[in-house]
Amino acid sequence: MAKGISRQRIVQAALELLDEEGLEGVTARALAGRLGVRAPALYWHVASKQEILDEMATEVRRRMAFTLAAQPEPAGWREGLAAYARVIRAEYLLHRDGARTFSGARVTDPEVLRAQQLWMERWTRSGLELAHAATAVQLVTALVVGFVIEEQSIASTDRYLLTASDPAIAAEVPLVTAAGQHLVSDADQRFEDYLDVVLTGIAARVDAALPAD
Amino acid sequence: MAKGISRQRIVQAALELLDEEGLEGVTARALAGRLGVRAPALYWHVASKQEILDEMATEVRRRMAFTLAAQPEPAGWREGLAAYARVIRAEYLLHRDGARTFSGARVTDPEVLRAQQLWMERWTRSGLELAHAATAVQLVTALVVGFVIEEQSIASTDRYLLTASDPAIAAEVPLVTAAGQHLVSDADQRFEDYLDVVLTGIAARVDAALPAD
DNA sequence: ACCTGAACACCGTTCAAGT
DNA sequence: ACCTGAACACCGTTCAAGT
Repeated sequence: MAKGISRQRIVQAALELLDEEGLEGVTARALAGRLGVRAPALYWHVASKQEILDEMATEVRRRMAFTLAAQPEPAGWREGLAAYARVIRAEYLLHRDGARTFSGARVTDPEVLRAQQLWMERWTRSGLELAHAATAVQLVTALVVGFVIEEQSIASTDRYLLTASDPAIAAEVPLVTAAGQHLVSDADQRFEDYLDVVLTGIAARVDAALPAD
Repeated sequence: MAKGISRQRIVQAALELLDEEGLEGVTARALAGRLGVRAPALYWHVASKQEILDEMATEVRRRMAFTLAAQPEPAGWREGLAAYARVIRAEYLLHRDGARTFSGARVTDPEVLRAQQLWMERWTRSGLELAHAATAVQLVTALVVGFVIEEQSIASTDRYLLTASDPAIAAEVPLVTAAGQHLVSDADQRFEDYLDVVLTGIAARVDAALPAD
């Protein structure tokens, strides 16, 4: 272990701790232990635990931005939006309870905003006007966050599918049970399915606007 | 105050406490204080704080189910799905951090499942086949959860829109700033907007399947 | 059956003191 | 400049003891 801790090393260790122990395992003492110091030492580098959580979220958003920037220029806005959706889902999935933990966070890094600017430019360049691009990215973001939150909460719960676990009740609500089975099926495929529906909806709106241009 | 506490009164008080103080204000001691007892008394009625949180989520889901059941029979699946989306958003909005707190919860009440069965029947009756109904309700649910999480996290943060607060950076990322302004605008209207896009996407899929029937 | 008092092992955070 | 030891006011939870 290199001597001396830093803001960066604290955030890095906190992300590792999150993945290994879950959010409730990210305590000042555990974090300090992993870094070879005592808990109060952290407070020389950060003002509070909340600041650490904010930095963790910013770091995740930074990685999203980098991965997006490395993406090849999409053939059209539809491919670009799909790539965007897949990247942010993948980054959230990288961390335990990632969507729940990082979605609502306040990002404080100008670098992330500059990266956002980059692909907003791409989309408007590939035929989407600004109002549509803004709607589209926020809608797709909401979809990803909602989807991954459910995805990760199922993953972290044994006792989830009560429907399947209680045959007497399951028999009473056959449609819900059948729908629930549909839900357990491959998450990647379901995600692509939902994404396609949303992109089709956006396309319909874009097409409707085109003649008026 | 009626003498003696109960599971129900604990959950009711916990929901009030959540709205007044936020999730971190829902502590065993505060909860007990509100009920006129000491903290250990709670543990005669519930096994753990997690059980209280689960019950709170179940209660919210129960209210959603009741409100949905009271809804008039929709003219078609599209109106039915829109009504569904509006109801669950409204119930989440009723509680501070409602979406974040209750979305991933494990519902343990058969009553809620029976209510779900009811409107799944309605939708399949009004022209949506089961696979489409399952996709539709899960997609719309993901949208609502993702949307309201962002909606409520903006509401609970002063220092959110960094974009607007730092003119130097804002000037550097004009598209992001413009999109951000679009985001601050009326949430209800944005929600209806996104919902309409999603329903249009679902309609396209349903229409495509019809000829094949 | 239902509740209290005291206690246990934890939290995040502060602060004087050390180097 | 950076870290520790000791402490503070909190947590959730347990348990013997009271009624």
